[in-house]
Order: sequence, then C-alpha cells, then structure tokens
Amino acid sequence: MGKAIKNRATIIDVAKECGLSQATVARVLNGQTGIHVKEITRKRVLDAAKRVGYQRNAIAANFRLQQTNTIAVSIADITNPFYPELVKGIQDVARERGYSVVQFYNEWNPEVEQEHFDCMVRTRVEGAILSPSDTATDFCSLHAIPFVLLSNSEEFAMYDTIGNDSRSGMRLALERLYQLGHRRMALFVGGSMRSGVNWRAELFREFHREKGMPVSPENLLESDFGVSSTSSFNAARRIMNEFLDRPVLPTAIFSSNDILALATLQVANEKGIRVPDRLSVVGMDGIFSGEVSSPPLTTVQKNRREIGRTAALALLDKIDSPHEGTAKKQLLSCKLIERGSMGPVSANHG
Amino acid sequence: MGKAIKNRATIIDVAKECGLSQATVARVLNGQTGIHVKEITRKRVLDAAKRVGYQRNAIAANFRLQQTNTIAVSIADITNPFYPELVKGIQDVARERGYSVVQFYNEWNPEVEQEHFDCMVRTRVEGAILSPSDTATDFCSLHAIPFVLLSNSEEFAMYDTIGNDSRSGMRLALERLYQLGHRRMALFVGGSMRSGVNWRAELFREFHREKGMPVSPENLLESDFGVSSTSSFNAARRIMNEFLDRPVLPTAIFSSNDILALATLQVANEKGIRVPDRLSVVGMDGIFSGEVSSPPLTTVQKNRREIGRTAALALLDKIDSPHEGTAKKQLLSCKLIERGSMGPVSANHG
DNA sequence: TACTAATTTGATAACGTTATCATAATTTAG
DNA sequence: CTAAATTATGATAACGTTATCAAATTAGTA
Repeated sequence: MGKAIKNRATIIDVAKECGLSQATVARVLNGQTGIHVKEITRKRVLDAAKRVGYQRNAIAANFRLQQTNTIAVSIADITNPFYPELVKGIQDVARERGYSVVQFYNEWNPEVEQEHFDCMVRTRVEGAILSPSDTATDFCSLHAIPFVLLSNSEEFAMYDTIGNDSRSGMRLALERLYQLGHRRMALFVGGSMRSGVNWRAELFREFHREKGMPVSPENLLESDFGVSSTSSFNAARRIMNEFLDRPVLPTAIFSSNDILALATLQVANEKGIRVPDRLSVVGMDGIFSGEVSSPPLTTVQKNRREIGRTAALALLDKIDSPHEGTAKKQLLSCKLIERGSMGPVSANHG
Repeated sequence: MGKAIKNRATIIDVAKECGLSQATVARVLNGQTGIHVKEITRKRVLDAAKRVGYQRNAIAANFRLQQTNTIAVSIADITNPFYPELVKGIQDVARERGYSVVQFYNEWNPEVEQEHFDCMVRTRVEGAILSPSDTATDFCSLHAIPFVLLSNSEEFAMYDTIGNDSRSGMRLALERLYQLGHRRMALFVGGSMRSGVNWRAELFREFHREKGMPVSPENLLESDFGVSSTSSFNAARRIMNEFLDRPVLPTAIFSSNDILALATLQVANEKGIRVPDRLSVVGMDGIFSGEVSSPPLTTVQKNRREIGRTAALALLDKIDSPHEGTAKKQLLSCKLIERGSMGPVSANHG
C-alpha cells in the first residue's frame, strides 16, 4: 500500500528561499482576494516558489479548510452506455463551479454500494449523486451528506430526484406508431422486477384502451436484465428468436431500452423480416449503437448529458443552501428520434 | 464554492464519551496491527464511537500519513466506447491493492490536460495512468509523479507504455481474409495525422508484397478523426457513400477501428451490397456496437479490461519500487473475433 | 518633527490524525 | 513479596496550510 509522498517543497521552503515569513508566502501563493502584499515581495515569493518548484499541497489545504470541493457519483456500471455521457454532464457543471468529481462503480452489488457510501463519508465529499442499485438502498450511512438521486421511480419520492420523463417518452413513441397506422403492437421490457410495479405494461394497456385497440397478452414480452449490455442483448435475442417465429406478428415492437430493440432488429434481419417494411422497431435511450445499426434505430432519446448537468446543478444548490423542505423531483423530457427502423404500416404486412 | 464540512465527531469526542485518552481511541479505531489494547477497553471505545457516530476523517489521516492511496487516470473522452471498460480494469486492480482512482477527461484539449497534471500534483496522487492527447504532451509538469502511458506508439518509447499489439492484430485479420480467398482488399484508416507515420498503410502494403498481390492506391481510404464517436461515424459514412458507388469494389475492407467498419457496414446495407456475400467487413477494437450490428461485426478485439488491469499493475509496481532504468513496453495481444460480417469470397463477386 | 492612519509583514494557533515516547498497570520469575 | 519483564494507557509532537492577531513599516497630516 501507499508509501509517503516524496518530499516536496512546502511554503516554509519557499519562505527560507526568499527570506520572508511563511505567512507572507502563504498570502502570495494561496491568499484570498483583497489582501495587501507589496508588489516587490510578491515577485520575490513567486520567483522563489518557482525556483524550489513549489506546488500547493491540496491535502493540507483541504484539511485546514475542512472542505474538499469534491462531489461523488455512484453508479452501477460505467460500461453501461447510458452513463459515460451522464458523467460528462456532471463533470461539466462541477468543473465550472470549482468542484472535483470522484466516481464509484458498484456493479449492482448493494454491499459494495454501502461500502462506497462509507468511503464518501470518510473522504468528506460535500455531496453525492446516486443512482441507487436497488429500491431498498439505505442512505442513512451517508450520515447527512447532501445527495440527489438519478431515478424516475416513485419509490424515491421522498428524496430529490432527477430523471427522464420516460412515461411521456413512451407515449410519444406509441402515438407516433399509431399515427403511422400501427394497430397491432408489442411491448418488450427488460427486467421489470427491479422497478417494482411494471408501469410500462400499464401505460401500454392504457394507451390501447384509449385508442380502442385490443392488447393480446402474448404481445407483452419480458427479458432478463443482464449484468452487462452483452448479456442483456443475448437474453433479448433468445426471446426474440422464439417470438418472431410466430405465424402472426405485430406490425411494431416498442422496447423499453435500445439494447432490447437492437436485439429485435438483429434477429429480424437474420430471419429476413424486413424492417421497417414488415416490422417497425422502436427503442428507448438513444445509445450510440442505435445510430450504427441497419437500419438505424428509431428511439426515444434521453438527454444523458443534460441529466448529468441537471443533477449536478441540483446537488450544488443543495450544498450551498441546505435549507429546503420538500423533495424536488425533476423529470427531463425525452425526444423521439426517428430513424430508419420505423415506418408506416404497408400493404405487405401479414 | 465549498463550505466547511459539518462538524462530525472526532477521535477526541469519542475519547470524551468513553473517558479514555485519544491515543487509546486512535489505537482501537485505526491502529496498525500488533498493538496491545485490552479487550474491555476496545469494546468501550467501539461502543462510544458508535454512539457519537464517529467516521474516520480520511483527509486528516492522509495529511498526517503524507499519502493518499490514490492514482489518477487521464483520458480524452469517457464517452469513447474504448475507455469505460479500461477504467473498470484499472479500478479492479486498484481496489484490490487499496487504492482509489480519480479520473480526468481532457476532451482532446492539451491545455486542459496540463491543468489536470497540475491538479494531480496538488492533490498528491501517488501515480498516474495517462492516455496522452498528443505526441507532444509534456509530462514534466507531473513533477516526478510515477506514471505509465496507454499507447502503442513508438513516439513514447522512452516511457513505460501499455498498449495493444495492433500490428499483429491487423496481420491476424489480413491473413484470415487472405485465407478466405480475398485478393482485392481495401484499407480504411481514421485520422492518421495523430500518430505521425501511417504504419497501417505500410503494413498493408508489406502484406500485399509478401503475398504477391498488387495494391491499388484507390483502395487506401482515410477518414477524419472526429471528436466523438458520432462525428467519426458520419465522416466515415460520407467516404463510404462515395467509395461503394465505384464500379469495381474490393472483396474485403479492413478498418482501423470498429466505428469505421460499422459505417461501412451500414452504407453497404443501404446500397444493397450484401455482407458478407459480396463484401467482407472487418473492424478493430471490439466495441459493443459491433455485437449488435447486422450482420455482427468481425473485429480484432482489444482486451480493454486487461489493458486497464495491466496498466494499473505496472503503475503500482512502479510506485512500490521506483528504482529501474529502462522503460518497459507491454503489448497485449489481440484476438480475431469472427462474426457474420466476414466470409469467404464467393462466385457472385464482381 | 511628531503623531495618527494606513499598509505591509511576522508569529502563532488551529484542523484531526498517527506515531513516538513516557508512564502506569499488570504479570512473571526468583 | 520484590524486581524485572511485559502489557496497557496517556501525553504530545508532528504533517502543511490558512486565519487571526500583533508588530513593524510606510504614508499622510498638522
């Protein structure tokens, strides 16, 4: 484990070098604004600092100031294509406001997550942006570190949350499909067990009721939530391999995320089911892979960078003024990105 | 900017609570192994610590110990699908050895990169894993922080580097294509300006010479290196849109990365050029999007997680024993992942 | 010149932890 | 039942910075 850091020049070394007191040196090098230092001594100090290669010791400063200017981000898995851009959005805002960002990946392990919370407390981060690994996540161990959640689940209504308005996003897609003439649709969701109630199925049924369309239960598909994109994809492929062999198929399949939709697309291509002529495929998230598929995937895009930015802003506000009362919930709107995988119902549909 | 951290219980508070000296409390709570404390007092301390909600102040400890147990990672862009997995590999090893990892993203901006180097010095990270944004990157500002580079470029021969053996990887692909009967191949590279000499073109020509095949210059394609995957992809699409309209096409196209290959694949699909029947497409990297394309992309896979692990191990070794003289260069071998986008030359080739 | 006001510098006490040394309590050996 | 060895606890000095207050210097004014 770590050994002591090599001896670097301190303020005292600079003071010796230029024959001034360490107080004066400190004032020049890290002093707050509005402090009087003669121009000539300032130069003396700066020259000496350069000569001895002084670099401020941020640990000592943080310790003295009792502040870290650091916020934490806790997510399950950075290889999930959803997160990198989100983290970037957080970094954007944090950097603007002089904060550093430290990241924690728990790989869906609640114990690791709790460990990370402890680490945040120990390292005295000033706030945290959390994507809870589980609805049962216990935030008590954060010992009153201010935090906001990345979630759109109702389960966390008592906390400040930032999420996408997936409901409206899903409606957007269904409406558009309806408008394009689709009357026989399927819903493909991934691992609904995590989010408790399957609101997507409810919404799907509700939409059909509104439009006076029947919902056949066999068109409600569910796949496992894998630990990685690849495993999710393969699970979805298996489901679709069976489903697309049925004699009568829907004209459109809406998937709760792009991975499922891409699996649908690939299997359809393999089976010679032409997309979008015979089957429209719509996903949700807007990950890069959807841009490069054949045909490109129509998707309900979540603005990931914006979510990151919004979450960071919310957290920093909370840090600056911890007053508050009620939990604030921010839902960012989604956008339907129409690409080649969706089209109007045509004559050659079964 | 950050305000002082709320007053948390210190060792002294625990000492007061249990009526023991802070020295004893410290021994119990954070003491090094092999120190004598009576079992009864240990319990007294632990109970008191729990009562007052003591959480070790890592800043103070780091300050006292003059160590941070932290390493830094500097990369251009976390949204580049190459990096998340790599970072994960680094985290794996770091965590095992009790180190934290802090990440810096410079978005290809050398000035930001230098700023980050300064930040690493200030925060006293104990080592750094760097993916240089430019061959001219100046590592002096790291002030002798031990570091290793993520690169396979010759330009950094004087430093410890970890990279993929892209040369062998590329040969692997070319050999396999040759074996499948391909005699008219194209090379598609992205933004060679960054790496100085275009070794890929050299290797491509050399391979053809060995096999006694001619190289037609119009089959050496180059695309711009975008700042994001999407922009790289679009640039590659434009090139391919023109190229694939030619009367006589190669039977196989090898691309220096998967983004280029996926663009090729998509354009070919749009133009009705059947892959792999009329055109084999091979990429390099092994990103997720290649798994979900239609057909799935054959690619020279770089083991990103392994690179991360190897880099972290190399760095930690260097931290533990900073002696040595010569720069070590580690090249990890690549693997050819054969998927549907590659096939034998068939009769219906033009 | 002398005396006040403004400016500039210096000495020093924190911040919370760990480690060193000294002291107190306990056990072991003679 | 001592003396010495062992074990357990306490007092205290760092670590490098910032902030407070006091001291010294300079400038301003009569």
